[in-house]
Amino acid sequence: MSAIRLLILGAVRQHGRAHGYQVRNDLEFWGAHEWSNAKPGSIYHALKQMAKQGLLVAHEVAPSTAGGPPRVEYEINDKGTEEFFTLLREALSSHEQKTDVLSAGIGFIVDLPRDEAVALLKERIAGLEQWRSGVTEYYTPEDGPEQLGHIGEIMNLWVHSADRGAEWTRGLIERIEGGAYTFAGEGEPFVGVLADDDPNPYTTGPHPEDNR
Amino acid sequence: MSAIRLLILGAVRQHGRAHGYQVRNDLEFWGAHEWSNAKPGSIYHALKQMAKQGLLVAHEVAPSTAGGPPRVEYEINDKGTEEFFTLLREALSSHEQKTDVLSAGIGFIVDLPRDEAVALLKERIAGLEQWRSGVTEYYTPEDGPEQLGHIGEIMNLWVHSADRGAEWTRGLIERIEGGAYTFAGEGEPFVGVLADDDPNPYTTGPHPEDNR
DNA sequence: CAGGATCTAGTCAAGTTTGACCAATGACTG
DNA sequence: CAGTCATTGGTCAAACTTGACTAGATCCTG
Repeated sequence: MSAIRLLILGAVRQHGRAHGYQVRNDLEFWGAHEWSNAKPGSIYHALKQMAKQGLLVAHEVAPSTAGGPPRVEYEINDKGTEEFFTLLREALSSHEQKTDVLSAGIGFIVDLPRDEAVALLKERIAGLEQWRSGVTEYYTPEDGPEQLGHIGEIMNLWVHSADRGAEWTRGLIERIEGGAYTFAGEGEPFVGVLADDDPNPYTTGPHPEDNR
Repeated sequence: MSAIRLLILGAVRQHGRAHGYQVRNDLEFWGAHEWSNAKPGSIYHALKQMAKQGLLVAHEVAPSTAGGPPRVEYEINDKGTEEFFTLLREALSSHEQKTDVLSAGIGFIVDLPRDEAVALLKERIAGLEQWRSGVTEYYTPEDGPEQLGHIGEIMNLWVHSADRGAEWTRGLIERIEGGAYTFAGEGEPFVGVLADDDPNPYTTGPHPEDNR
């Protein structure tokens, strides 16, 4: 699973209908270009692909300013919405995800009911713990850990990452259970996109060095 | 930078000369199929590509067992070796890497002199710290952190990951400075590949559930 | 008000990754 | 000893990603 589809479906969903450049701007607004592979090519490709697969409906739109390139607006439909929630739930609950997927999931976590969000995160922790015990057991040589040499450091790194990931997830659960943020069905949702006619505040701003 | 080239160059380098299937087995032996995208297609593609680019020399080999498919052996040359060390140094020193790249770097860290390994890891920590201060400063809204809503959790996650990554790296540095493992120029190197005629001990063994 | 920079909106070729598939050989099993 | 299954060694199409490029409109600046 890649993060880009979740991000794009989420972006289109918040607008109801959007063209590629709007999606691009939203992702940049969320900082997604720093922690995911959200580049123009990927975004436009994913939009086309998902339209082809019936998750989005493409509308050709007459260029607003005469002479500009032909634009395509994408509208999310029921199938797309369903896919969005499937991806979202998987992003949050599965430990077999890279950080970019989890990040995207966090970005849309408030689109779920609070209870479900917590349940999914707990599932994630359970998965991490199970993976940890499986992996440590399987890769611990019988004749002492030194048989692995420095290769053992790789496993050490992954186990460490899993432990810290679980730790962080527990913290998040606590904050959510403590009442933080506004979830689905709890009133005015958090506004996470730029208004359709806003100028993009992040173009060519002073950036921290780009990282991932 | 993707981990696969580093992994493959490293594998070929330890054999001097190897064909695709041997590389595949080494990577599996190292557990790389669990934490990187080392799948047959990627491996064979990367081998061909690097041969095309002059990092490896391809030798067509008569099938050992008559009738088998034609095999290609790849031999690493000076350019490939240089590339290997370039990638290795970057994998270890740059914080802008996914965990699979770092893992691959750790896997070959003993191919460097001990001093250099430590220096590269320290560079990594410095980068992480600088990134952290840049990012927290840039994404901290003036009107209080609550302006970000749950989106702030994404940054929180990344900062947390960076902190834990630095912590782990410090631990590794300590172990290395404490004399662990055998580095380049320190005598008999750690044997990290399967002997050319060994049976593959990892085919169809009981695996922990596959993860990444 | 000319000229450059930026914004809007997107395309494209080349490279990479995925997952399924293929065929010969050897090993096991009833 | 036929059938099945695993191993060896790899190919391929389709999907995805990357990075560079395009082109008109608009803003800014001297």
